[in-house]
Amino acid sequence: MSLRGGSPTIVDVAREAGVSIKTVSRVLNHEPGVHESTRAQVLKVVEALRYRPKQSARSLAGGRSFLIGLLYYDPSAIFVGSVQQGATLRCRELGYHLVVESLHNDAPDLRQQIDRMVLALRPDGMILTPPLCDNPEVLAALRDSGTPCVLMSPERDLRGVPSVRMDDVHAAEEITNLLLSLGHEHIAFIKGPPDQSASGLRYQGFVQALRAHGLQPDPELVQPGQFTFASGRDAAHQLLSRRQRPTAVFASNDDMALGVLAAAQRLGLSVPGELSVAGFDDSPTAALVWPPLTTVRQPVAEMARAAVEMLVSVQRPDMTAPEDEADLHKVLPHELVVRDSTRAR
Amino acid sequence: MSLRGGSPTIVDVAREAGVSIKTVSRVLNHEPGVHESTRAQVLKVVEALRYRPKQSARSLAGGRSFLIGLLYYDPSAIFVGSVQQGATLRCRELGYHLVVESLHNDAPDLRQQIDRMVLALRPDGMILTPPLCDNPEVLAALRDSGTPCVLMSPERDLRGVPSVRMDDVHAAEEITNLLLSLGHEHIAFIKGPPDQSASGLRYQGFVQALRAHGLQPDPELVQPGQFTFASGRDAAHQLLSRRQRPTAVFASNDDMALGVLAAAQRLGLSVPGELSVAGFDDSPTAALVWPPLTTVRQPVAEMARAAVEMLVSVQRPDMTAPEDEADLHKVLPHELVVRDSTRAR
DNA sequence: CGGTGAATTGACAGCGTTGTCAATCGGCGG
DNA sequence: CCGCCGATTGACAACGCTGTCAATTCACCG
Repeated sequence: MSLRGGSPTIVDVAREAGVSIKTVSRVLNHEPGVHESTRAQVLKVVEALRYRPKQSARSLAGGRSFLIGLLYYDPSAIFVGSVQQGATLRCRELGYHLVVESLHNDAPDLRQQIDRMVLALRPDGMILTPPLCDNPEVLAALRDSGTPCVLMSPERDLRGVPSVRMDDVHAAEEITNLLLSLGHEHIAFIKGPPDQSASGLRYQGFVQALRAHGLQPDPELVQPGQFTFASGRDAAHQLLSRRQRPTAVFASNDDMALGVLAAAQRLGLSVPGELSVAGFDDSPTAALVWPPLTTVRQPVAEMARAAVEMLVSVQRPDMTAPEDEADLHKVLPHELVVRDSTRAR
Repeated sequence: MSLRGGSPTIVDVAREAGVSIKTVSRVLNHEPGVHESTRAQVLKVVEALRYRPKQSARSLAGGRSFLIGLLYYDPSAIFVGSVQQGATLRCRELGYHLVVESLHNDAPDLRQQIDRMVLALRPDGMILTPPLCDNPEVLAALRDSGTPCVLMSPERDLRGVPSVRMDDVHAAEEITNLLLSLGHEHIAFIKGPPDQSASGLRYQGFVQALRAHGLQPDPELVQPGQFTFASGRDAAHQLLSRRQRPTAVFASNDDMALGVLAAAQRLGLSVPGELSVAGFDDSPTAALVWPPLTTVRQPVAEMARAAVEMLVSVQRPDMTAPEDEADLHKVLPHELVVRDSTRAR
């Protein structure tokens, strides 16, 4: 019964089903205007032959590659891992595939690397993670090639370029409110590096929450940081050796919060007994340390799903087309993760 | 000067260079039998036009897709991240691209998910990470489709199926020797789950090292574990509350070692002052905790590079073909990472 | 029963490369 | 100067599927 040597082609299916190849194509692409009985018959044969259209042929003939690219810089970042996870799952549902590429943000041949990928694969869309999504060179290369992009948590939104992000300000407010509601009044804050937009946004949320409670941030209790373990540890040393020690520290990311934990331990301060600590990101480690860290979970996987969605919808006319500037930039809800590193004073 | 609307095709290059498309194809594929001057001329035009052959057309006509698949289960695992990193880099050098797919090891439609990917994309090769590389269903699906595979650190090697791994036994020996050389004689060992081959191998290395020093493993000091933080912490509690406490603990992976650290802290034991702790894997967290963990770094990225290499060499007749059973299974050198969690007693 | 428009379906021309095989080019021996 | 051989090069048919547009069929209406 098996026809020819290789795997079945659309011709085999058509012959077996007694229709033209075009009709088979219609069925497989969910095109309208195929009689129900015909559709069923074709699907039956498709199933029997275990037929799957070949991406390369579809791509060559149809112009769409059914590939989505994911560009990232730091492979170890949990962020990228989660993005990838969410993206592959949604891609699978939509019949797409994810092609990943690791790039150095400052590689001299960045442009060429991107060109090679874009011109060879012709992905139907590209997902950019920080810091690549803020790299002008990357954006230019992609714009020139006409590849649709979605930026994941970019520094700032670009007009006409879709993006997906969480609400850093609001989340920081919530963490601060939590601390406030636990009775803490001397709350220290460790900032991130000034060149990352999240730093400013999180600090802004912190200040807003304080103000809403009639408090002002104490300049003495606001320390600079670099989003790294070491910078958090050092900032905490400063903070905790003051005469008037804060009763809570809000480190604006988990790595720094981990540093705070280490510093507290070093100084013999018990957490959360004598000091409450909160982080931001819900990194995998946050749940493993002692005490487990109170933090904010970014909806990364969901953000990635949304990104794929936006990219694919540009392709398919049946899905709602690229909207106006407003809904080009999505903000997804985060989640407060309250664990044991915070306690009422 | 720009010809037509879309991006240039091989026809444009041929016309511009004054040769046939076949000759352009020859140059781009490094085929022999092209005059040096012709080659140079073609390359010049290729460069000028920024021309890159389209994967879908090449694939359709040539049968090779220039895609390598990477199947994984747990996206958060550092292992997968490193594999991916190493693989994309090598792929780039070889003109290939990496397509990733996340699969549930026990999904009911596993077979279908794999079929969809394989039949649609026709990847030239597939890289399997644990635990998928030991899943009979996955292996069968891939074998049936005739897709070449490489297993990354599989439980056990399969005849005829290429694999890449590190030497767990030897690495565990080295860690143990380090502890021994620091003067520790009461060394506890926390095993991994019995159903993972690494567990047995690492324990074996531990025992061998002990024996080589004329010592026997003390059954009291060998605890079961699950490669998780919690299991390591619990095992450590057992171990450290004995009347005769071990002076060193070798946890057979980092997550468990982190648990040991937490337990020691809880019990007020200073590390490495009163207790040395060693892990295995060199997870990102290992360097961040206090004290930084002595551990073993798996050469994961290198293993991935090797995997891509093997896959591609099957395709290209010019590269050495698939060797005999012996060199089908590669073992790459690991690296001992001595940090501050271990000290002479 | 012919006519009409909508619903279905099919024939066929690409899409951009590679593989096959024949053609052309130079140079050398006779 | 002719024939032959290896080195180069080119013509052209796939590859498997989608887009275009024409053909056929069907349900109804007058």
